Amino acid sequence: MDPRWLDATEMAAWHAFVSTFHLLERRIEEQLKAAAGLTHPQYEILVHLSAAPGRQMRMTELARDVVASKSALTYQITQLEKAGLVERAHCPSDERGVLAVLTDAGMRCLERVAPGHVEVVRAYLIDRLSREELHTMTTAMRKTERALRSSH
Amino acid sequence: MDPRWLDATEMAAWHAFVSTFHLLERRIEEQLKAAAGLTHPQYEILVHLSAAPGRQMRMTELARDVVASKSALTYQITQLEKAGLVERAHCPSDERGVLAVLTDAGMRCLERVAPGHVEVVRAYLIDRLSREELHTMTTAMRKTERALRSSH
DNA sequence: TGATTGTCGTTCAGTTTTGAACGACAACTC
DNA sequence: GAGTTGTCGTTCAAAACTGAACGACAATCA
Repeated sequence: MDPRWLDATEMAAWHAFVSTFHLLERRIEEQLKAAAGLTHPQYEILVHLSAAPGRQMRMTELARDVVASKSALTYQITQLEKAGLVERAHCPSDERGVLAVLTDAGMRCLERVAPGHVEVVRAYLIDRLSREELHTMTTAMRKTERALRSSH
Repeated sequence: MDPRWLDATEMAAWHAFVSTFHLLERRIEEQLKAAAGLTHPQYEILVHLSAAPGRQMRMTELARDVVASKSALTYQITQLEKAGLVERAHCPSDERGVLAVLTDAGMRCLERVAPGHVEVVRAYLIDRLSREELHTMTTAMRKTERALRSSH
């Protein structure tokens, strides 16, 4: 087997990617916690639900979208339900199914929190990148995303 | 306050970034667990120690490098110590300090695991990107990393 | 229809992370 | 050099995640 080690450029790219993401995640968690007592996974759930038709989604589909395990999503939806931001509903077309539904309070919460969150994403990522850098990064990420999603 | 919402391109970039990273993390965790019973944070600790002079680092410095909280690092070093891959040593220059030292077993473990790990990083990220994409991504990540590290 | 196979969401035990609090030592100030 | 302030690493309880196992239902096929 040929290991094919990473050269300096590749190593730099990988480390920059990993470190930056973790740092950014920390910053985002900090901001969301302070602003609304939300975690980033919880916020992501609200965002995806708000964009879905009827502001609702099946659990499994939602888990795929936000890239969480089923059990992690079960846990978080329960938390959000306690906070009144999401409700569970029976799925009419599938007796096994559960729909996570964004409540009005959940929508209001999201609208209240989103600007501050976006500001962080802007301040540390988006606004520091040129339009071309942004485009290149998106293309690159999508290639990887596709490869990862299709291989399972 | 002006929210300055994200437009479609910016939104796409951000979502691609977040989703891809989480997917890749999952894949990496899976590979490392199967190959050596290591988690990604643990692997990162071994990598950083192996690259440090004397294969040792102060706890706080190591925590900064791998982007972990102090308590998370304390926990992980304890786990790695149980596995015999890392040892703790007193810091000669600072009575409060603790050095995390990579053992020979730890170094051998890393050398054994690294190729498989690198293969995953290659297969899903590095090898799918052109040299220029790689370079652009690194530049972009570094800008963000610098901003995040300097603001604390 | 009945049997098989697969998917859905939850549960559970075990693992990991978080953030605040802490004792111990270092660095600085006067 | 005594007092203040800051940093170091750990501890603790609470929160969150993981992966395997599960009961319930759906889909497929003979």
